[in-house]
Amino acid sequence: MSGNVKKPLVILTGPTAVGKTEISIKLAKAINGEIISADSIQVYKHFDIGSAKVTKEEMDGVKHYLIDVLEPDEEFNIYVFKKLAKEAMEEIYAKGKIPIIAGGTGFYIQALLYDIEFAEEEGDKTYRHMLEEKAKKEGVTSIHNMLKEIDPEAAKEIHENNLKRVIRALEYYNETGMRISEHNKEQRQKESPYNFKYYVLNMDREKLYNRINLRVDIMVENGLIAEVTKLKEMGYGKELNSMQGIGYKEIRDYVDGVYDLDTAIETMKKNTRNFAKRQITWFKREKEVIWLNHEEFHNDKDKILDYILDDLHKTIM
RNA sequence: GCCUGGUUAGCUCAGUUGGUAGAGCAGAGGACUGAAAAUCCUCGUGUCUCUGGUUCGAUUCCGGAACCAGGCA
Repeated sequence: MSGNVKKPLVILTGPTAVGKTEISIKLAKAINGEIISADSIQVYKHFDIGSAKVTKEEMDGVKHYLIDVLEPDEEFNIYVFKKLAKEAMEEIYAKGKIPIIAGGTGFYIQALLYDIEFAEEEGDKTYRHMLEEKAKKEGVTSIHNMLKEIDPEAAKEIHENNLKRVIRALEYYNETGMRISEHNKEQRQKESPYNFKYYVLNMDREKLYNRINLRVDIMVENGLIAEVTKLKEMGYGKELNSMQGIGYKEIRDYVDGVYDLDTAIETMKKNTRNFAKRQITWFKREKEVIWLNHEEFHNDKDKILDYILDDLHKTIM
């Protein structure tokens, strides 16, 4: 591996509804690139309207990876994402093209960008279920105390109410015999093996929220309810990870009669807004990020694209 | 026109036996290394509608006004 030149990688991301899709496709055409989606819901077939999935027409001939590759009840997680995304990258490099990571899941982007390691897991969930039971019966403190015993460092970092993460830390130790806090510390030191550019699109908060609200209304007009109803009829339950997606869980509750349509729509808008905020928080703490605010480009997407192209030519291309 | 109830944080409301006030939601900030569109943490000063009066002191009691509900004419 020594002496290898780092390969180019372009990341184009930002909060939901900023308008990543359009720019990513134009960018791909301009630099002879192909797109890898970093999106935890668009991977699923039949999740189209609610996930704002790119349509074939929008793709305009640009190849997209990691879209429509899983059935709704298949498990998707960071390990699977990274594996599939790396395969896609190999394929793209083999063609002499440039991979563009587009999508809003910062965690996935990070894993790929810094090549964070995840060992293949055995898929045995009995230990996890045992911990979940224990937490339910004896309270979250009981398992947080278990973590204190084996990995005090992690116990200090993870709040006891954050059940998912407490359980994962215990599970990690159970599977590997190592402390997750040490693994994390190690992985955090990593430098990216790529010659990359990490662009984050953004816009005024209020404007973004208005766009989100509007987009939700459009999704409903475009048949989101029918899409969710169809998923229910196909037998997919609300416990599935895929069904936890924003829009799907709220509309599903409406379809099941948990609450009325107005409440479902308002909740969906609120959850989307909260999500966008969390995404922004994530990107803020990522180093080496280039923020592209719509306002600074007079709300002209082509100007943003021109800026990116110019920047890429000056740096990694 | 009369009667009753209301007017407190962006919204819905609680409360102060008179010592200038607090919840939920919304919102803001943050964390995140195998559920991540998930999960979790932190953050509440606002002419207590206005105006007189009583009082050492009124958002709280009394009078008046304005506005909003509902009822009676």
